Amino acid sequence: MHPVGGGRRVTITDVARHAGVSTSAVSKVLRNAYGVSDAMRERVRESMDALDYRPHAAARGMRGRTYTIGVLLDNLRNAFFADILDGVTERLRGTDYQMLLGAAGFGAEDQRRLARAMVDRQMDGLILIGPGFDRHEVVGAAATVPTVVIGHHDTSDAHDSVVDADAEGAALVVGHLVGLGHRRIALTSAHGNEGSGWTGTPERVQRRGYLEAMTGHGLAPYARVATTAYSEEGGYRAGMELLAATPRPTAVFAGADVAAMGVFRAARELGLRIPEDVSLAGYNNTAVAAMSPVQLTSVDQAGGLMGATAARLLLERIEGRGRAVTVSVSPSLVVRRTTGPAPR
Amino acid sequence: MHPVGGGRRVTITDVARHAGVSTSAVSKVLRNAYGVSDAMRERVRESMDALDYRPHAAARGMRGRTYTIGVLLDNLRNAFFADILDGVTERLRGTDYQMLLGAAGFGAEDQRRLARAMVDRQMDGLILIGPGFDRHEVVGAAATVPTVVIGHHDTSDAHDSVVDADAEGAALVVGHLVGLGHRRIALTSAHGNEGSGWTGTPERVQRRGYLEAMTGHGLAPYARVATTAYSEEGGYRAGMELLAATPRPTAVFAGADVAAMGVFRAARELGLRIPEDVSLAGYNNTAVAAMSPVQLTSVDQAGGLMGATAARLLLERIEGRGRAVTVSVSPSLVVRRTTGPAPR
DNA sequence: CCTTGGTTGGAGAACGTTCTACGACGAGGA
DNA sequence: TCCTCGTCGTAGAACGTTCTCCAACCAAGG
Repeated sequence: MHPVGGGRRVTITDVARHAGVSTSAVSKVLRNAYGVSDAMRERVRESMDALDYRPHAAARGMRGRTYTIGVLLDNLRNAFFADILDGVTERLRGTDYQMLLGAAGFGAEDQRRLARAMVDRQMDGLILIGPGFDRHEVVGAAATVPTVVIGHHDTSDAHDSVVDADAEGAALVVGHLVGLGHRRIALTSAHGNEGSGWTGTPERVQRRGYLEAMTGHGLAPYARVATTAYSEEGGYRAGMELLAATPRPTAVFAGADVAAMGVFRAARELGLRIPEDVSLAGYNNTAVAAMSPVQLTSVDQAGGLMGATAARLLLERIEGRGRAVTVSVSPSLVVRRTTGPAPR
Repeated sequence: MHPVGGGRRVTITDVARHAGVSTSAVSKVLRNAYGVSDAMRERVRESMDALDYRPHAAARGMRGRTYTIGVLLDNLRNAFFADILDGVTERLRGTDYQMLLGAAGFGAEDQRRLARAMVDRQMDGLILIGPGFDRHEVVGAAATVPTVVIGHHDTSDAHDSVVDADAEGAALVVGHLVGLGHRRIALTSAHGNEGSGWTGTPERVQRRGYLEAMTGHGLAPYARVATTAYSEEGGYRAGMELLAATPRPTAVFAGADVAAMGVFRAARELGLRIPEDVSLAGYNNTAVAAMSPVQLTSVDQAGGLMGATAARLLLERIEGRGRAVTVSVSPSLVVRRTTGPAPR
């Protein structure tokens, strides 16, 4: 057994010496490039195993690829992201690529710094989940390194896009609630990073979808939107605002599951039972929504599929596809126990 | 304005040419090393700004540091990790270091590969959260790059450790339940990765703490442990096993909040009310526990503090501290609505 | 025997940094 | 005037890869 670590790294030169060939030859085997005989390949492979050689990714990055995919997201508490990441991981399994995550928080400046850090680290591709920093920066980065943007409906020929049909998702919820006899259906939404150049953020598209659906059902006068943040606290504030109003809405559609949790709290504080007094629906169908004490009606966005698609598009791009592509994923409604017939 | 991206990277050579000095000089300014006059520093700084220069991290990695900290964890759904990561991020803010995350899943082999990938990418330091792969591998990696292990109570002079006083945490829960009149208190636990060389995994220490506490209260005969996995499904199976037994325990202590969610489901299925028929406590005090429809009594481990501590230790190590250090963090009990007096 | 062309292997120049040497300069002491 | 000693700046060799040439060899065709 060789020592388990500590010593000097085994380099391509060591392998070459051990196998009695040139470093170029080893490099060729490594990249399985043209111009290597079977015998030679075999010999080199054996030396690699014997020495437990692993290529130095940083050094690789100086010339070729780093075999690293960077994923940028704002925060980890949104369980929906975990679904996306599972999809990415799954698609990347078996390839030589490694996924590394950066959690930047919500600040545009921090996100920008992280994206740059990823570019500086010579990553081969970037997946940006609902980026909140300036659109020009994103397009700029995308000009340097293959990039897929998840979430925003703004497309560009600089990067690929994977989006959820959020307007459709909103319509699904409104339709479900209308079917249960609700008319006063309110929405909690969030303001994205204003002035960052994105006009098709998911929350904006969702809001539009909600308003259109309400109008479509002839309920435009009953539409109400409270705009806070997608967080427990944000949901609470929105819930208080909406549920304290007169006449009170009989149903609240929370733009994100985590916000729905805040609405839950608001309802409890106001002495309202769910779903007897107020129906509540979320969005994202995160793991929380399914939990036994929660049982939240929500919209599933097939996060895994989105992630896998993003990874696929990225690999295609890295392999050389030129044209930008946009893939849209259809959401579906998952009915649980927080929505029920409208109170008379 | 310079073009936003796309073109050739600006390198240290460009800056040197622009400022009319040597690349060595620029490098010195960059690292603020000794031997630079104020005038020169100023001039170089200006050129850097003018050209929007950013050092190429991959190239840096070939000689010096990459200013990258790698964090390895098994999966993102455990919200406890988010707390830890917030702590790490907070401590790293303002430094030149960037944190990158790797989510490896639970497989020992995948985790090992990820850890190696991080070492290959020449990261300056590693934070391993409850690593499930072989202890020798971890020690080996730690010999190459500064490493902090979070969670496992097995210490080593190769790496620093940050642990939660899990035995104490278990005692807190048992004490609380005993105070409410419970005697038949069961535990749901998890088997770590067997045969990986870790003898002090959190779940094992917690289990020991539970058994000792039960014994201390003279309740050793009532101790019951169901060992599954820390997941919703695992909790459900453990819950079914424990709650279907006769005599039925009056309280279940779930080793992790996520498992408690499964116990919730099991209880509901068996027609048992919480906390009237069965009290339920979790561990980790994740965001879910606090949510309005959940209100789970849990043990808070000060994840943020653990993360910040880990980051601090790591930076110290990178700066040259030789001796390994272990820091233990004390848990505290957060009582909510899922625990109540034992049924008569 | 000379060409041609395909196959196999290697030399060596990048890539963008860091960092060790070393040289030039000016001031101060003998 | 000559030495010594800081201070400031530069040359240039790493670091571990990739990849473009180029050379050697062999077989087949003329």
